[in-house]
Amino acid sequence: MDVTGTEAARPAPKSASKSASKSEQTRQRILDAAAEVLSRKGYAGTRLADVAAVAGVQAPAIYYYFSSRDVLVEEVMWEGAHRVRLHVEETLAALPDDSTAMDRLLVAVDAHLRYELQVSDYATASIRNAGHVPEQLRVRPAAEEALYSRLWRDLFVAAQQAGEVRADLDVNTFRLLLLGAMNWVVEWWNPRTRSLDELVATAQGMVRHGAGTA
Amino acid sequence: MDVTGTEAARPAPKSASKSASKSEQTRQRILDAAAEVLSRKGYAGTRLADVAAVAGVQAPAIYYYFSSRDVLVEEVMWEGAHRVRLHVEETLAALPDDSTAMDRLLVAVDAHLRYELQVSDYATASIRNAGHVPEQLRVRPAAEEALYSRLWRDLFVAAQQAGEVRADLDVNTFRLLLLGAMNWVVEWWNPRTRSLDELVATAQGMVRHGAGTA
DNA sequence: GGATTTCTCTAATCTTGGTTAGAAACTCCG
DNA sequence: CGGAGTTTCTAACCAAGATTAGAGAAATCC
Repeated sequence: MDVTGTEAARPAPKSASKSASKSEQTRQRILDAAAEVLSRKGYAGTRLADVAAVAGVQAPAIYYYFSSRDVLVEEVMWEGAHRVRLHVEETLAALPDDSTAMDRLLVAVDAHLRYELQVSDYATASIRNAGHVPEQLRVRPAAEEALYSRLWRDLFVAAQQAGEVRADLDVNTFRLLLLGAMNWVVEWWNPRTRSLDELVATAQGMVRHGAGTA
Repeated sequence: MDVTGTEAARPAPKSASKSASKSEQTRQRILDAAAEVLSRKGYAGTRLADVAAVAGVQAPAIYYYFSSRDVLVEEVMWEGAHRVRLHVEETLAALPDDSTAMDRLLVAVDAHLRYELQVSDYATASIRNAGHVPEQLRVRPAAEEALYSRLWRDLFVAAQQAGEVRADLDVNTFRLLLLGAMNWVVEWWNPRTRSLDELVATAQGMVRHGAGTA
């Protein structure tokens, strides 16, 4: 039973290093379950028994893969921040080279919203609980979030330098407001009330008109 | 300032109905303490012992005024939503009659932000924990929030009808995004990094340019 | 000033839920 | 088949923290 870094106890994939050993699958299943419960019930409301139930296992089995509840939570939080960043980065990387800075900004808005609302419980869990888990659990995830912040900062700076964002705009504040608007969406969005396409379009409009040069 | 309805156990202010009986003051002190701790530590991290300490009392004393932890929390949440709404309403009411619809919108942004960031732990507690307290505690506060939503909806509708907001804008979505942006501010704003005035100005710009007609 | 009521304290109780122990079950070769 | 290693289960264990009991201050009223 070896530990690497601040990481959870993880069973050594001794003999098996196949595609995804059964053990690794179970670990993943538990992590997924934790993300789901965490995204729905929040840190306070997340019990190991619930996570176990979703994962189709008994609570103590979790300890075979994670050394404590907090370690499990921390990993979900980190994954959430990490995955969103990766997704947005990859989406941007796939854009044609001649895309304008504003194009890139709008695509980032699209990617962020769709990913957090449709794809990933990890993202939702990470967003909703960032400010609610105990301090010590925020360290690693915070590093990821810092990277993500930088990504957005760069997008805005580039757009402003290209003259596609008003020169007098305080892009740092605007960026934080925008991220807040997008993060808070998880608290209210209901697919039955409002389509994701509409939501994305409105959010993009908020950037295009709110920050862009007329 | 007493409330009726599904309220907590409250000592009957039998003989004393002075300005603010000592008893009433203590109750208030506990409520204030709860708002402060709740706004800082969140629902999960709020212990009655902490609240008691801030209020300068022992934990069991809380039970003389509130029948349970959850009842205490619920009252803070309700107060938070209620006070913000009242403050914004009063601020708007004080505007001259010839104010434009956009003026009113921008003033509302100003009032909301300043109140939540400077004035009231109740507001902060209410915002940060809205999605994290158990379902049953959300009922009463939710009613207040619905009223607040309506206030904003009316502001936007008026502005759009007056032609001061783009006719093609989905004001409902925009409103929710804006409220999200403003609510999320409690998660990141630091007065030492960024002045409140700058923040307010940027948020107002987000509305003026993002929603307003050019 | 004493009696009654109001308020707050210390000490004890109870529940919830994370965590640990240690016994089964299961897997994977040989 | 049989045994070593891996995985998961049941049955405790334990700590934290909400809540209750009941005694003792403090205020209030006649």
